[in-house]
Amino acid sequence: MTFLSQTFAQFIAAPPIGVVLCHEEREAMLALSVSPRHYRPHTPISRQGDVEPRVFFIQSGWACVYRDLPSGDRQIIDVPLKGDVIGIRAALGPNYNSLGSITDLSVYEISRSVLTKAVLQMPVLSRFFMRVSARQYAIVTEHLTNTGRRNAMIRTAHYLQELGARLAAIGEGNENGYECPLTQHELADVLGLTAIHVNRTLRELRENELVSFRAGVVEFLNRQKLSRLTSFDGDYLRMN
Amino acid sequence: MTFLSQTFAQFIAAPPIGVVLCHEEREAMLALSVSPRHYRPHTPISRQGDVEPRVFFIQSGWACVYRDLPSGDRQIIDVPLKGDVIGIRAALGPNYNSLGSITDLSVYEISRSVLTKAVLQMPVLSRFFMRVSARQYAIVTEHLTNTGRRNAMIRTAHYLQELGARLAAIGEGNENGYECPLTQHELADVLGLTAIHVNRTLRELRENELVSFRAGVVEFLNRQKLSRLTSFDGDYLRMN
DNA sequence: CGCAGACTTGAAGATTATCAACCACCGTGG
DNA sequence: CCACGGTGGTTGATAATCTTCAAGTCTGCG
Repeated sequence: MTFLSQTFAQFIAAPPIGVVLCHEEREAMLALSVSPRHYRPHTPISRQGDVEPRVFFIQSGWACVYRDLPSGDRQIIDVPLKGDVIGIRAALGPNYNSLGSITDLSVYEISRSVLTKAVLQMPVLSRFFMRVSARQYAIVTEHLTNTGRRNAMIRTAHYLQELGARLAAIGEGNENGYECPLTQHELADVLGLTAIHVNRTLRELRENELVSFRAGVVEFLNRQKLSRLTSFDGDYLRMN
Repeated sequence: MTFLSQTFAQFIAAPPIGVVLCHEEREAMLALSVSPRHYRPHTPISRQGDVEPRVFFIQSGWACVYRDLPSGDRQIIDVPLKGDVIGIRAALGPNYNSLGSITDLSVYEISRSVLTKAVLQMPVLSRFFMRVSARQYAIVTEHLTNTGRRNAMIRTAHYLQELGARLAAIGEGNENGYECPLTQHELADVLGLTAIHVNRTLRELRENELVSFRAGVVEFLNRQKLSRLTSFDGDYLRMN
């Protein structure tokens, strides 16, 4: 467990994107008893309706929080990345979303009971979780306005920019783009579109020299033009 | 202030929908210094980007949290009702959403500084806010899957059911329906549709003997048929 | 080689938006 | 009291957006 905590310490040192930890908060986090786990790509981790929910800190890899509909469709709510925390809310009540891995996924897992006790004993922790929670709310809010009020092209471009900004914040990708393991079908489930329409939309974005997403890599072809189109503003991703 | 606290005490006694307060939490809440305010219908209360955010507890009336787009469109994120809490997250960082009243609106207002101090001193409070936060996340999540993966008819019906369930939980409306002050245009901004299309969709719902929304009142014409259509499940609105 | 999964393209159809009227109601001011 | 304007609601015709169906390509891998 010492070794594990050691790794967790390293994780904490590189704070979850945008959510900066103060000294006290870091200390409190380190007192938590966590267990590391690994999941293969495309494995379900928990399903909506599950009891005994847990909280996950992503150490590496891409995950995916989604909701299944009786029609067979699904809506992806968020794609958490390294440093993101999953299931804070589920730890307080029933779990309404499903969780799965997209790539190979390494996480630190904390049980609900450990967490709730810890929060009550260490008030600073609550501040941390509230901040994480705030960021997540801002993200879904943006996805909602994305699907509600932007057409396929702007919507897709906006989301690719969001991913870029989130990855940049954790030191992945570069000025020109990033690697993205999402399939077009998964992207469609994020954006509330058809995989086929996503395909066409991506082609259009490419032909218009805005963004290109091919063979698992997203390339920004003209960031200025792109930002003019989407009016993307990554502020909602940062919390301080 | 004694008198005001008194009123707030009554408010706390009738706990925010679905979020049940335990004795400790109630006590902690009462220790907060709150100020009551009133807003006329359709007045902006705070705009996205505002500093010095506050937290609001709705005492009566309908409010509306939304996001404005450069295109002139807007997306309504949520329509908080009596007992709902607004701005918990904004109190922790920048404010990304705008807030306005829809009807006459009475609220209790708490400043950011008072709140953050209170949470650190009274850990139970954080549990309360986390629970409120969890419910709100569940609600946006549902709105996201609503706009992302359900067509106009199911989407509209589903939302009218959500409003019904939320109102029922605070003792408003009855078996057959409820009063709804939203205009078709506002409803459109909630659902990510055009006002015109909302109009047509409402007519269709009426003609199919499912729900009727006319002259400010929503009437459920056939709840069974409606639930078969939407597969609405109000569990996401409850937290315990 | 052959198969499976992801991606691509075309043609046709459904859903939703846009444009342009028009109606009904309500509060205001002459 | 009535004319007036404004807002919210309603309807039709037309256009854009997105989905569905159907078929095909490409690639990695047993």
